Amino acid sequence: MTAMPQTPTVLHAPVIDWFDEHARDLPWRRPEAGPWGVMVSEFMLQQTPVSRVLPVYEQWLARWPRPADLAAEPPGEAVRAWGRLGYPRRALRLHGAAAAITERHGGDVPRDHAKLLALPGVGEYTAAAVASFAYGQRHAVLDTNVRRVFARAVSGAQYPPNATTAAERKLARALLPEEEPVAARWAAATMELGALVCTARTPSCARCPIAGRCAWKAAGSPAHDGPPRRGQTYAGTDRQVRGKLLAVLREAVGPVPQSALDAVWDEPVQRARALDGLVADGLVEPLADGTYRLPLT
DNA sequence: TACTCGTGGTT
DNA sequence: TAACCAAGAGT
Repeated sequence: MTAMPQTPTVLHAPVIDWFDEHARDLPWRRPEAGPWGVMVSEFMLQQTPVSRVLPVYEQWLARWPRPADLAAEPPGEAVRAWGRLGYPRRALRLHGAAAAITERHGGDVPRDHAKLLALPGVGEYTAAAVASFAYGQRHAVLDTNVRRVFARAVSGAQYPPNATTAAERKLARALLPEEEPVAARWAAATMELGALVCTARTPSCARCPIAGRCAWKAAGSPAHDGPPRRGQTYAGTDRQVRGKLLAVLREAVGPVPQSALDAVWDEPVQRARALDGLVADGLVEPLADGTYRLPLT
C-alpha cells in the first residue's frame, strides 16, 4: 500500500502557483476552444506529443467546429484528416463520439462523467480530463504525467507501475483539492509539471516547485528497480504494415487497387493479415470490384 | 492482466 | 543507434 501523505494540501499552492507562471499557451486551453475543442485535443493527445498535435488540431477545429459538423461526414474523412498522428482508430472513435453527441446529447459535449465515459474512445482518463478541463469539475485526472509526478513526489519511485493501480487512484483522490475550481486547476497543473519539469528521462528538479518535498529526490533519486518497462518494438510488426497500407489509402483520392497495397510490403501473409485487421476495425472498406477505400459509413 | 494499436522526435 | 518516450482505449 502506498504511503499517504500526512498533509496533502501542502503540495497544492506551490504546484498551482508554478502553473500560473509557467503554463503553456495551448489552443485547447483558451476559452474559445470550448468543450468540443477540449475533447478533440484529448483524443489527439492520447500517446501523442503536443508538438505533433498542434497543426492537426487547428485544421480539425476549423473544418469541424462542432460535433455535428464532424458527424455529418463519412468516417473516412476523419481518418484522412487524422494524417500521421498515429493510432488512427482514434479518428474513427472521435467520429463515433461526435455522432453519439449529436444523436444523444443534442450536439453538446456532455458534462456528466458517466455520459462522457459511455462515448467511444473515452476512457477513464479522457472522461475525467474533459469533465475537469472543459467544465471545471473535480475529478482525479491520472495520465502518464500525473502518475509519474505522484510516483516520485509521494511514493518515492522513479516511475509508476506499468498499469494504473487502485493505490494510484486512491492516492490521486486523496490529493485532490476540496474546492471544485481548485481541483480542476490542480489537475492541469500536475499534468503540466510532469510534461515540462518532472519528465521521464531527465527531470529538471532544479526547476521543480516541490523538489523540497519530493520523496524520490529525498531518497537520493534511486533508479527504477521493478520489472522492466515493456519496450515498444515496431519494425516488422503488423502495426508498421497497417500504417503503410493506410497511408496509401489516406493519400489516394478514390478507391485503390489491390496492387497498390501489395506494393507496400513484401510478405503476403502478414500483409493480408494487416489488411484484414484494418477492414475488421472499420478503417478500410473493401469494394465489390476488389479495390479498397477509406470508409464511407 | 497483458497485449495490441502508429508515428516520429530524442538520447 | 537502438531504445525510449509521448494528455490511453479496448479487449
